[in-house]
Amino acid sequence: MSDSNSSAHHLSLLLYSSSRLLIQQFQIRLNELNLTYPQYLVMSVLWEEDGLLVNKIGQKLHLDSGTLTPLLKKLESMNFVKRNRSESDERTVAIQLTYPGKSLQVKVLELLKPLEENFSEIENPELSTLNHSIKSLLERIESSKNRN
Amino acid sequence: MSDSNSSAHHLSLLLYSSSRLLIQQFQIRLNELNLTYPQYLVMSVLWEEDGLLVNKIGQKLHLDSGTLTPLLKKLESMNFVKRNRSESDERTVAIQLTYPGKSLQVKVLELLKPLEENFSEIENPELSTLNHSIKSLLERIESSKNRN
DNA sequence: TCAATTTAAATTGTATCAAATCTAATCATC
DNA sequence: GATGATTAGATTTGATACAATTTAAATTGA
Repeated sequence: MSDSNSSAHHLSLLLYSSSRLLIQQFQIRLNELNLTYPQYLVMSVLWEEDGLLVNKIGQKLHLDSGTLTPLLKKLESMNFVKRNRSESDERTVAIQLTYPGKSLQVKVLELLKPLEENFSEIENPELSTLNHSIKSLLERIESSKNRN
Repeated sequence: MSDSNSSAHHLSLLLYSSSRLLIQQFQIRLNELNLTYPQYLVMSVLWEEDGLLVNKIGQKLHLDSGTLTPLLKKLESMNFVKRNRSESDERTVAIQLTYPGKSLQVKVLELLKPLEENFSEIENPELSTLNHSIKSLLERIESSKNRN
């Protein structure tokens, strides 16, 4: 399978494997707060900018309402967010952090510190090259999506 | 979230997003054969080496029996593989390709050709750097797993 | 205006994933 | 050779992913 015609196959397998393994490392630590990795991602997005529409969260994480609606309901049941249908446009739902939701950020950062420290061992140039390459790959995939 | 202390967060999000997007590109094409991406991966592993134990497939794809058992039963119901409990060690199950399972390879390769051709546009050095970086990242994660 | 289209979420159904537990078989070692 | 530990798969459970459909609201254009 290392033909000249399997670069995409090879890369997809590497991305598939490495993302799941890295997410597992996050998950192990997040378990202490009963948070899943996707829930943590949504909270991270909201810590950056509170009050986002479901739509907007989906764009940032490349997830649709089929995934987000139940996840956000779960976060609401855990009292980390509130879901409010906007008055100006009744189709949309804005997600607001609650006080416990805001407070969670410090705990999560503390919890994930060891993981981040492990990563700081990797030489910074290498890491930023990797980030850059994956980001440009991601853009490439997205733009090719629109062509098909 | 672009602090000095969020490299792992940032990288995990990139891997999470890009892997799902790339897999979607595969999935779109695989739909024609009613194959899912994980099913395709398992078939790929078997096309490389037939008769592997469930265990061995799991090692290659970083998946456990909780994922593989139902997936392999599905592939068996589609008549692409046969699951045989080994006589020498009754705990293990060897997975054999059927004739339709072997024949499927050519169809899949043909189906995925356009995707592979898209990828060949990316400069080869860049792609091989990316592959190499992710692979070393993957090894890093795996070795750190054993330390924790 | 108002019917047709578009949009945002929610819902439904199928297929993963992974942790935890269970069962049966094998191994180790005395 | 009995027995405690280990191993391979299977099963169970909870939480995603995502395509497809539905519903309600907003927008558009003749």
